[in-house]
Amino acid sequence: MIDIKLLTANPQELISLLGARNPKYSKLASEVLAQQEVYKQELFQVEAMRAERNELSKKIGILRAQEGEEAAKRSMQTVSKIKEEMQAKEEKLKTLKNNIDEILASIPNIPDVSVPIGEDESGNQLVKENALPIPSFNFTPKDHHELGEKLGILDFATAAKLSGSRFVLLRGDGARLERALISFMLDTHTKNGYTEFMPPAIVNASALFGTGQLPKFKEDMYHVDSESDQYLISTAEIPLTNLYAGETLPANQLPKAFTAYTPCFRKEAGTYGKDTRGLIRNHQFNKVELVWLSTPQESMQILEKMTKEAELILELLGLPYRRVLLCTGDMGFSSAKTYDLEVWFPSEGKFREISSCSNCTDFQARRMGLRFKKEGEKGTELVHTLNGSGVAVGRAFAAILENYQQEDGSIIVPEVLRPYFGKDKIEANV
RNA sequence: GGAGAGAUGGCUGAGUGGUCGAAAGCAACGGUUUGCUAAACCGUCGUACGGAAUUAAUUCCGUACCGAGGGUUCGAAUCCCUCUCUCUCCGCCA
Repeated sequence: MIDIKLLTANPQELISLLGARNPKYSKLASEVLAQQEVYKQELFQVEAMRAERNELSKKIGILRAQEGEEAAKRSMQTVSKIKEEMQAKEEKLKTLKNNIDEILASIPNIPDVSVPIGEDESGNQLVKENALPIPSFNFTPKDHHELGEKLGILDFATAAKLSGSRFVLLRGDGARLERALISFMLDTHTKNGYTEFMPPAIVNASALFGTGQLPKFKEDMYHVDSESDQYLISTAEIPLTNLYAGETLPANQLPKAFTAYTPCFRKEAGTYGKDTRGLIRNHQFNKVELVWLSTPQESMQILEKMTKEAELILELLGLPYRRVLLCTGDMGFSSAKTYDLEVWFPSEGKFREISSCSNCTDFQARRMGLRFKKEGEKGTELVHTLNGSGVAVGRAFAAILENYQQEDGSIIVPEVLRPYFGKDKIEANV
């Protein structure tokens, strides 16, 4: 949620920044401003009425003792009248407030000043060229889908039989490679100071509201139980960021760094026909996530640090990658600034997203009531939250198959994975 | 799944309709005392929102908040309803 005070203070600036994401948001912001003005006036009146009621009510007890039942009754009647008037106004006030909250909840975060203006991904900025050698093949490289099926480690047909489209069954070395990747990533991050978690994969609606998946992106979530209003997580960002929701942390505990491996579940509504083959876009996939809670002062530096730590995974795996700064039109809902890491896919001859690292500033913290307090100072401040994939496991799996493929269809296992995987090569195992 | 108990400020814990935003204790903070530490004593000690004053730190006023949401009442931490969570016992289960 954006800060309505900030919006009131610099309406033009914020409205145009939001418009840079999508023009519809500047309209929403103007609407909120107009309604907020009415709301403030109404609230002022109602509060004055409440003050009068409280004052008179308080005196009734005393009045009865001093001047008797009659005087008390007269006073009660006066207050009853105030109460009636007040109830009508309160009704109106509640409707207004709900309306404002609803619109406010659907407005995305304000882009940071360093974010390029642009409508879609064509406006993104390449900020770091690939430094690792792109593998050259003296044969036509196959895609990971074909490689994996031939090796018997990826089985999409059986997954479809069990579940449906956009699922995968990992078998033998495939399952083991996935597990090796997860362990390698977690070990690397915990060595860098992240605290490891194994969070629930089912969360409630209020956690989803906190990180911004609800109410706007409901159609992409698996709703597992409507009675208890619980959903399968679409990313570990949800449980990790909500860990301290509703709490006030001592400033000296910040920053906090969390990592977790979880399966992630997405309906992928609206992506029909996109990446239907392979590991790129599935309903269930594994991801190792990084989450930071920090003070506002250091969150931008932490975004740089966290992105480097995600890059480290790709470097250690020897996968060619580059870093892209997303433009206003391509950024996610909660983010103020996002870097995407893209990894090289030889079969397509292009780089594809494997990690997304975002600074959500106080946007999520405001939604979930996550604050911090400096020792000896009055009042509290909103925490800044950051999240990044460190990295998507399925996509890393796919990139390894493609980049490390041999002419005979076997795969050389990257050196850092060998302690986890136990072998240096994946070969067809008939 | 069944039965019962509970949820109050940073923590412990009192409070069953009228100056209760909430006793008391602990912790914390400021001070007095002290050779130092400790102890003792005095004081301060919630958050959010709105308004007023101040250059500002801040102060004052109002409103809301005693798990959440509704209701009763002139007035609710206190009474009623619904929900959530925690604990104990039984059942079931990896």
